[in-house]
Amino acid sequence: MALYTATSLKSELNERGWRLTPQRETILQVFQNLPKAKHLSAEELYHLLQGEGENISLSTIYRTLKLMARMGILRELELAEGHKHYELNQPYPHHHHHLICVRCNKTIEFKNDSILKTGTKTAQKEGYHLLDCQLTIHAVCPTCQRALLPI
Amino acid sequence: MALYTATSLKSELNERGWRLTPQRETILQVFQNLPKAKHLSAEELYHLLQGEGENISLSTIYRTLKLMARMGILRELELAEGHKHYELNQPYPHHHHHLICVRCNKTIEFKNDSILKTGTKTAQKEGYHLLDCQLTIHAVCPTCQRALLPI
DNA sequence: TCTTTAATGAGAATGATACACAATCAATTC
DNA sequence: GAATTGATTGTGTATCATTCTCATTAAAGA
Repeated sequence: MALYTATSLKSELNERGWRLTPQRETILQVFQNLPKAKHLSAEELYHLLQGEGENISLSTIYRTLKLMARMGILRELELAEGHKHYELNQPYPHHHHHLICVRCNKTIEFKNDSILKTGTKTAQKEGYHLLDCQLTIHAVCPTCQRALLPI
Repeated sequence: MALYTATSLKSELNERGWRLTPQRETILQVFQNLPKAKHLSAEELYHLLQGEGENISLSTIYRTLKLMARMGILRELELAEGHKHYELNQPYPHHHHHLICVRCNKTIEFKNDSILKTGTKTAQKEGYHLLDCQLTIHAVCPTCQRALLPI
């Protein structure tokens, strides 16, 4: 959960015998320039890049997102749309969680410092190296509660 | 997050103009008789039922799992195997969370009462009706930390 | 018992993601 | 700074979980 620059990404990759490519650097930049509380799916990232004239293939996008999630650079969010979303994995005080309406998929972000502490402590106790920790609340929003019928 | 019997399931379904079918009752029973800390994927449930001579179609299984998750009877877990898992959504003191190794997918369950409190409070504050609340920790287990190379 | 319509089963369709492999190019070595 | 090595990319294809379609069946209420 650190802030990455192209340089620090490069050294972390090289440490493992891997490489910093223009594609990886570009994708990191996109996430760093994304408005707070904004997350992207693979497909959304692909089209966003296309719009900027950056032709990075879908395969590379999927590979890079997975790689960066496993490095702890990105968080992989399982919201409710049937595909994963990704966002920068930021430390306190930007770390946050998600409240999702299971009917309309509306998502609210919220912060709670004690959760990250709990996650850190739990991982530590088991000897795990923490990458990400997210509280996901599934619920029914006020609007959907009123619209009685459809589950 | 209540405990369900066939009868309470039936009345909750009927309230909405829906029906309790033998298939739904059977599936609820399977989860109720499952050992603690055990969860099932759709496919696993399908084969488990086959083994017991219960021929419930995969379609029905998928539909029922989704339905029960949206009713708050089951929790939908996004572990690391590329498909969802389901388990009974149990209240305190059985409520628990998951610590997952992103490399080998090993999963540990852990309890923490304050998280459910946080989730309840957060949902309430926003006027949401809580169904489930799970803290998911992504990390690297001790074994995979030692096996340096593969991410 | 009859009527209504939700639910099921079987198979086909969808769609997110992974894979295969030849071509490319980042990092390292000399 | 040219050569070498093997990680990475792009294209197309494959996979696999999940959803959909639709004819048939059967709960629930009258």
